[in-house]
Amino acid sequence: MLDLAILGLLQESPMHGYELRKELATKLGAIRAAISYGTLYPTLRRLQAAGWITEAGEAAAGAEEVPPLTTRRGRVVYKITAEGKERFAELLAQAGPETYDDAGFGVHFAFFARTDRATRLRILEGRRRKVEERREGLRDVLARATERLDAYTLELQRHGLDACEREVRWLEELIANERSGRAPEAGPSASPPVEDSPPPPGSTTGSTTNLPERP
Amino acid sequence: MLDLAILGLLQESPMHGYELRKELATKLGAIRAAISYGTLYPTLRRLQAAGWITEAGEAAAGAEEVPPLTTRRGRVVYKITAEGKERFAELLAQAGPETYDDAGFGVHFAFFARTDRATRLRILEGRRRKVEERREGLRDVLARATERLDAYTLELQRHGLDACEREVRWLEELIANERSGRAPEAGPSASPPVEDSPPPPGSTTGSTTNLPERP
DNA sequence: GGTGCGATGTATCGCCCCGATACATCGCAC
DNA sequence: GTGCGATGTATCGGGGCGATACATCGCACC
Repeated sequence: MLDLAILGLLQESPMHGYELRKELATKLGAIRAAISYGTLYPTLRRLQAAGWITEAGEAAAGAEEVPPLTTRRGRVVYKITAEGKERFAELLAQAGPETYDDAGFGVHFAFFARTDRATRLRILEGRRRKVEERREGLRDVLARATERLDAYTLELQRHGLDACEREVRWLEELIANERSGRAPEAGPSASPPVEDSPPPPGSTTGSTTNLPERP
Repeated sequence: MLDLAILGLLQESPMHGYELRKELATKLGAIRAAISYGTLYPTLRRLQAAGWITEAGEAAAGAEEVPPLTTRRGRVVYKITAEGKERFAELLAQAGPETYDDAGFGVHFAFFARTDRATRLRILEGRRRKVEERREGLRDVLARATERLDAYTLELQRHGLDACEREVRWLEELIANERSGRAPEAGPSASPPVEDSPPPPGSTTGSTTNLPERP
């Protein structure tokens, strides 16, 4: 999941670790707390070992760098490779079970501007299914276990159930928008937005779209 | 955090691993997915090594067990020790930074029926503070970065912001209820509910129910 | 009567991720 | 000129997870 996020950001522009962490924090701020360096640096090394990113020497436009008087440990700027771009596309499209949990869904959603519509729909519906299951579980507990659980625990379940219902409604709206072609499509994007058909208002696309539904 | 939950459940009654996992799932279903066995069993061993729980031999009322014809590997029932109860009380009352993140707060809240009012208020307010900080962060991003982020990413932030605002409101109500003595206090509890003052009835309690609201 | 299958049950392994910690430089306010 | 907060890279121990393995039990179905 982190791979996807890092590859996605590096596709927009080369960055060093610290910067990457900040960008990650604003892009995924709604999903999770800022990523730890204890996670980031090993991950960068792993991505580099896999050949998906490379170190791009610091010296940019300025040339004429300050000579390393002390044992200077400059920043390490990473950029994505061709293989990395392929990997990113692969990760974007593929959807395992982890694609639908809180973290996985959030990261995928954050890169929806670079995802094709069919995949967007597949992910949105997979997520909805998962949240619905969770919701049913909570409803069951609230219906059956009212005697066994104390008032605080029940209140916690109620709050959780409310959040589930809210998210399902949110997903429904997003799905409806995708189907009707009214998907949000704006803002900057490293690669041009993938759009397999222009917003079709009405006519042929009316009933069922091409989405493959849950396996 | 897991320690607290396990100790808390074992204080209600002795259990074996499988059962513990199920109880954990219903008690904390609103907070997190079911705990993995790859987490549970090592944790049980750790708690046992610390002297907070012990194995209680299977043989209950039935006596006269089936003799182990094969190399039988019966279930292992765990029960809490006196030290374990102390540890539980200690964990219940103490509040570090991890007490206020999603998981930590959820577990603490689930055991609020066995927490004294002062601690409940402290935790509720700590959580509120944390969610408010998160909310401000999201507001900032939405206010400042509208140009830099694509429509999907922004939608994600909006949804996250909405969840934060909702949780703050929920916490406000809970806090108000605690302060006014209308805290929920019902259902089973292994140890008698800690209550440093009886629910002051009458006058102020009039309007709403004893439960922290349900919209 | 047997056969298969899902629930019950315990356990380990590799890997990911986090918080704590350490260390170095830079800009700038006091 | 000195301290301090932001910038910046890095490691380490340990908790938690999914995958996997293996064994028993009750029961439906043939």
